[in-house]
Amino acid sequence: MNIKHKLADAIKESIGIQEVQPHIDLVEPKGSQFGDYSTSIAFTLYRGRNPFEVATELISQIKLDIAFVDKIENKGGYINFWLNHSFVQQCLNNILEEGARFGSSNIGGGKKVLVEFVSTNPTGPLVIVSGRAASVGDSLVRVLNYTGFLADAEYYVDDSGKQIDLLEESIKARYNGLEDIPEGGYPGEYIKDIASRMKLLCRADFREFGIKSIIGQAKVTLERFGVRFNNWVYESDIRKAGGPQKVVAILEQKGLVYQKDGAVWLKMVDGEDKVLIKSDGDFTYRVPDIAYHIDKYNRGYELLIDLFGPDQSHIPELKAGLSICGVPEEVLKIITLQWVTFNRGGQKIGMSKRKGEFITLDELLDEVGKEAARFFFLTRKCESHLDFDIELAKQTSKDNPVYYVQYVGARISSILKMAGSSEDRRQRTEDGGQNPKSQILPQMRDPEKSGTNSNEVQEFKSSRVQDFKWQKEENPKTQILNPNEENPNEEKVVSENIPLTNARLVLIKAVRQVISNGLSLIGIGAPEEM
RNA sequence: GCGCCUGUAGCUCAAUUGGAUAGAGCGAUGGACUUCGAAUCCAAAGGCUGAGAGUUCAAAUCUCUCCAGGCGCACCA
Repeated sequence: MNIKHKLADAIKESIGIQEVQPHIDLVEPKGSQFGDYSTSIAFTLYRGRNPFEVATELISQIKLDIAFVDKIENKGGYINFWLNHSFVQQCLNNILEEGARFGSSNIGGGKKVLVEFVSTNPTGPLVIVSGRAASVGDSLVRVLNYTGFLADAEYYVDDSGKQIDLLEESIKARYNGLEDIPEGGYPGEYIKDIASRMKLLCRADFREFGIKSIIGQAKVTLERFGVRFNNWVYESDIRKAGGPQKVVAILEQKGLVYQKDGAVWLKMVDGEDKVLIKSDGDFTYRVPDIAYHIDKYNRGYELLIDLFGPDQSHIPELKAGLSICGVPEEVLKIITLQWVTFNRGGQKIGMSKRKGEFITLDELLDEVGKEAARFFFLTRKCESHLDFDIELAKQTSKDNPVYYVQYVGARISSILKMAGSSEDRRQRTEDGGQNPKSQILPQMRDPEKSGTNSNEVQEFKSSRVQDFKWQKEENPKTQILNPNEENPNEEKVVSENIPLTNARLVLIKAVRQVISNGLSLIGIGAPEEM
């Protein structure tokens, strides 16, 4: 439980309001003149009354442990809280004690979650646009597991349908040495590679071998990217198990299906009816997809998260199909990722799969490395378009945020190493064997002097996993980046003032721990030196 | 035309999900290198949050209408 929750609970208890309504809306205010935490509860609690009076009344009822909160103030109805210094110090020590576990929680309560992402057609190498889904999905799984969910990552292989037929024919054409590939087929060099390997191995199972090669390569690429999938599920298996037929049968039973133009259609409430079975007798992708989601649910997952691209417009029929087939609506959570565009120092990079001028994820990894790639893909919230500057990602300067974050950690390590030797000296001479754990001095609370806000560090991981806004975790990182904010000539971490020095050492250690924990959640290392 | 997403400093983006004076970085301007790592720091500048209405104690945030941009609109997946 973090500070905010503790405080909110204490307030609730002392003013005698129950759970849920109204909830205590605690905010970390913008200016330090408004304290460490602030709430606007007085504005909402008794409508129609003067908020200032309400706040005064509330404050008189609030009984908080002095060891916890120093001061409570009423400013025009806002109630501001100042935390006790030694309490904050304790929080910093907690960070160090909890180490890599700091920030983890059990808000998931062991709920089984399945996150499905990337899931491309196995018709070619993974391209860089898949990198966003891979980064977001993998990080989401890490965050979920860190916060008490039991989350698995799953890759759905669309190994059926027209695209795969085209893949098969393309390989066959190359195998036979043809220069012309079928209309709409795949012209890439990798097809030739697969064909020549097949010749070498005397294979003729174009379809199976093609899929196997491409998926095998995807696994290698994802491994390089630090992305792991627990399950690989094949559409062909879902079909073999008869799931799609069952789905159509259920829909038929409910009278939601009709025939038109030789095809089988699903009635939609908005009138935008969708084809389920094509006139050639094959399912459209929708039916196996519904069957697949039912399969996930039947495997015991209580929450299904899908990462979709903005072009995946079959959400309405998927949701409708699932609820008709008995999967509760709230089980499925779809996160739509917007497009990524790539540029080099502002110069746009065109990308066309058809012209063969796409960049593969492997090429991106070769060029900028795993860590910068992962970081950059996470810098925007899912619903925003992301502009990925490949030149910037390669830079080893402050302009490159991933470099900067790692640099802060490395620099802290360097300072600690430097301080280590002199600390021994001091302990012998001045500490007399006392506990070297520091005191947080009042001046440490002043962000201008300490370079960062202690409670900001503590709250860093206050997770918003529940509403899937976990990208927010990114933001504090760029706020804590600067442990050397003070003028280097006046406010060094290590100085002749022993207690202050020790306090600052604890602070920067905590900062390093928090950075390291945050980075590991997005699959990035925190090097000791660079 | 319909659907989804986005419009915030010159540029790239934040803003604790409806809270107090809308903040960072880059760029541009002026300064600082006998450095606990200059791979850096400091200072001042920069805004009618695309436009307009509405909801309320309070709106960049919610609603509606426009305007501009991105993407999609298959019996492809």
